Amino acid sequence: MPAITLPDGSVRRFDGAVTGTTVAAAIGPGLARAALAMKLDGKLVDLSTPIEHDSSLVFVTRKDEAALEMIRHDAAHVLAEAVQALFPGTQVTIGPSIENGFYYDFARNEPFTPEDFPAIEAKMREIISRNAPFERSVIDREEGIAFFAAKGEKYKAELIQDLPKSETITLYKQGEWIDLCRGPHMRGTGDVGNAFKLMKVAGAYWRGDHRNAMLSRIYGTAWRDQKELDAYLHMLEEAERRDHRRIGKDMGLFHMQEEAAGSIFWHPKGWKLYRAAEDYMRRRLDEGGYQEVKTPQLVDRALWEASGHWEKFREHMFIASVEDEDKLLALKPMNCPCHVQIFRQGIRSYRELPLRMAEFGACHRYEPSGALHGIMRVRAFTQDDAHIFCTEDQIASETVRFVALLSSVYADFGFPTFRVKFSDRPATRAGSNETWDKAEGALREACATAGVEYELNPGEGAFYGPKLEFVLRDAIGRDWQCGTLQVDFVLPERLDAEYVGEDGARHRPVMLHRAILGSFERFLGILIEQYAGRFPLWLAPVQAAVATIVSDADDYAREVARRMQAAGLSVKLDLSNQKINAKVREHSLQHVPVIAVVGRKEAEQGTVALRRLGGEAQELLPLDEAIRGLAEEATPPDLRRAKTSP
RNA sequence: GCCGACGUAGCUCAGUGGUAGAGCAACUGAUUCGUAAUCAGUAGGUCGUCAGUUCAAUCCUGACCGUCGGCACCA
Repeated sequence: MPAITLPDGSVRRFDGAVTGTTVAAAIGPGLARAALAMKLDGKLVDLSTPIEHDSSLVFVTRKDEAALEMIRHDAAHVLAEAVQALFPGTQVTIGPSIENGFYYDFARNEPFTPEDFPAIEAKMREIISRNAPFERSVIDREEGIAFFAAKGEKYKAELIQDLPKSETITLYKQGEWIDLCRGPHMRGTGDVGNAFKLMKVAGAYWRGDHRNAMLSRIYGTAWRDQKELDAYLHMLEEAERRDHRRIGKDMGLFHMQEEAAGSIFWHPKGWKLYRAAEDYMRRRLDEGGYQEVKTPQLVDRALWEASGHWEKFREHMFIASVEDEDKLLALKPMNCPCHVQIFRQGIRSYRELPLRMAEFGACHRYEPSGALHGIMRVRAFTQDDAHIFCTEDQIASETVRFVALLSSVYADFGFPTFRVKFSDRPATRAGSNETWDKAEGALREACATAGVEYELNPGEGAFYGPKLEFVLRDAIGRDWQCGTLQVDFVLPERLDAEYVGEDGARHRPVMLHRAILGSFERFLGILIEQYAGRFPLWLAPVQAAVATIVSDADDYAREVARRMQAAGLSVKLDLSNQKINAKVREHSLQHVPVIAVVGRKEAEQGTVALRRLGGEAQELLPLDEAIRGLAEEATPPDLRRAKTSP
């Protein structure tokens, strides 16, 4: 006699065991139609699950977020059935729902191509229109293994093999097709609906391990209805327009070419942007108590051997040599060993700690070819790197200080929010458990003090210490680690850094490796996408275009441009004999934030007509006033703060 | 690195086993015009590189380089 409590607080009693289906039907035909699954005592389960005890019950309908995930998961099953129907001999492996959709990994000698999609999609629609119910059954472990092995599904058999002994092994049957699955599922294949689309094929390693076989993965997207699907596809198109590679080309910011794969040719406009960011960072670091240094690009292998990089990182290092000398030099992949060398010069006192050593350090890493991505993942990049030499007791306060600086920098660049990951001790690590306890504790405490919320990234810390990763998202929805803070007990030891303490004895400092932008290249890539090339004035490579309407205004336009430049603005003078419409269009496409239009009227009055990018309004201002306003607006945020708060 | 796709003019792209086209951009000329494309003309390409097949390859095959999408990697 289960009593079922519904979300509105009402209680319904039934004689004997019931299922979600019968409860929904008892409540009303509308709900019976809409209910796809249910949350039984908070746990998402099939609607057909028997309810034997008193429970709380919430029905899941298409409106719920949980439904979206089920649609995607069920779509993956439908995809798998379709593929096996069309391509006999293909083995199924796993197929989860993911952000925006789903995928399914298949084992097949010949990989799929996008040309296969129309046939697969048609078969999927057929399966969906059949609306076969998803039927759950429990199977004995050994039987399950035998069942899939007999079908030639060795991946499924392996999956069961590796499930914990305590796990109940369940199968889901849709029509004649059966898959190993934990569930839950909706009522039947028809609940998937038709708002789905296969998106791309890709290779993926079995169980994500590159030593395993390469499977053939099909990605799809699925939504509640056509409107949502269309909106998603539209969003993808929009994202493509923001892609930094596209904008970088269109605006002439940089280019890359095959003779220097993974390195960037910065063009004048792109370099202007780069320098605006660098100048800004330099001021923030100066103000933040950092000392800037510059260390060598080429360093003898002896130092890399001492630091441990030669052993652990060598395949990622560019090695250089000269004919006359029997030496091997490496282009530095990191700055830390060099910074320790500076620290080691002379005798350091505890009074100097925390010592914050910063460098815009140009590094080279031989990244795998498949990892390269625009200017976000390159082989030559410049980190806004710094190492803070401090005592263990200073870790927490330095972290708080760093997070405050990082938040302020991100906010100034237009990123009010960001994600933080906390990576704690990995399985293989250096240092004692006590040391790790201390380091992780200090980081946690610092996060609490700084009000930073993080997600735990268990076991993903560096071998030398725990770390915080600060993650920003690009236009296509990919996450990129930019900032980082890593606690390191190992390198000071290996490279023999020490200071004289208050007690007169020698001690090891702790090193905090930290970066805010991460690399200028990656950060600028994300910045370009964040603004879609429409930068605020302080970052815009060309801040204003001065465009004439008639050639009679040329002399005055030159004067306008000259005076704007004198005020520190970056100006493009356009005296070409095109119509003003064409000029406005051209500079707008180049994302120039301000167009100063001058014609006869402005020349006579000593004014300019300002037009903002994307807007239609014109603002007619006396030249002096216009320049004052623009110069003020072009002031970087940190300098503006310095001005207003004496 | 692995799986797949792709590489044609500065850009976006079309095209064919018989050595290539469009639009925009560029250049020249005309036009002097009030806020997102004025008109006309000219020039521009070893069809990613190297091999192979063929009487003949941009097209077919192979290798390599690079780019793109994933996977793995990102100390």
